[in-house]
Amino acid sequence: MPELPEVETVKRGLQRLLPKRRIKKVKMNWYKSFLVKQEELDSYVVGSRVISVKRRGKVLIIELDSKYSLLIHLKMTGQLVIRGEDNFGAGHPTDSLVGELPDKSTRVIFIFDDGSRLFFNDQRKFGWIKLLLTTNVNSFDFIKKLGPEPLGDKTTSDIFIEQINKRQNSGVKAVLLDQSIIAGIGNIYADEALFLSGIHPSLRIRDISTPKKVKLFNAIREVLQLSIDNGGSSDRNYVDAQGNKGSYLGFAKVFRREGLPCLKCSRKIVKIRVAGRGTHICLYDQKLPKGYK
DNA sequence: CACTTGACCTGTCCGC
DNA sequence: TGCGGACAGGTCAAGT
Repeated sequence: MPELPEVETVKRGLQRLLPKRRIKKVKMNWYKSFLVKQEELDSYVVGSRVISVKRRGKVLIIELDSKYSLLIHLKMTGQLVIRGEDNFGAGHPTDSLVGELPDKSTRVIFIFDDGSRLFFNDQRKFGWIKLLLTTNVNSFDFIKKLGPEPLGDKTTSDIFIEQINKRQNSGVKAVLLDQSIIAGIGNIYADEALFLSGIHPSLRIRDISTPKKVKLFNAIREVLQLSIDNGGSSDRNYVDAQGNKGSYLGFAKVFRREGLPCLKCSRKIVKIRVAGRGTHICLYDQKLPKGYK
């Protein structure tokens, strides 16, 4: 489930804790999570220091002082959790979802020179780590294809509308999930933003008025920011860099609220399937025009 | 071009 | 208690 707010939360934790630490050793429990040649690992990862941690869409970028960067995608069940002798002064997390590490879902361990460790856990093994020359990060296919950052200063409603207008014939939820249109939105925040703006997820882009599109853009920014402020959403697996859960789902208006009353009209939230995904909506506040499709 | 399905994986939950 | 199946969701590739 890590979407933009979850990845951003992890990024902030890593950026606070990792810079200047030197990687002493990398332990692979599942090689497919980090496809890298031993020579590259030895030359560009082991022995290098972390300069900074950034995020682009749902991807984390850890820049090393070896001219290389580690790119990490958590996909659905990835976690990046730091542990050390003193846990970097963070204390022992009380509401941690993860216990002793490593555990059975630990795929890769980065061991630092001060004895602290960064665990890449990934129950379903979909996540990946890549090693790239820092100068090549932006031309890496996955990064290159990403659309604008929804919370970026330069991303105005005009730019958002220009982007989604490229998919006139597609349902709006499918468009929001398309990372090349706008980066970072996943299933949770697509549902939340569409509810806030009162748009049915199957409505085609061409059938949405410009004011509604502006409203949708503002709703996207609102839910993403609210979630970041609350440390993201912990549905099943997600934890931050210290193993703590996020609390956004306590604020969610539709996601995982099927059967519960809509917060606008108190009718029941229903779960349907749109664009192949479980989708939570209020049928009364997110109507399709009569005879639509 | 747009949409659906399957693949990649593991764990949980539900019904029998 | 066990077992099969549906489901969870990010992305890509292949098929319709």
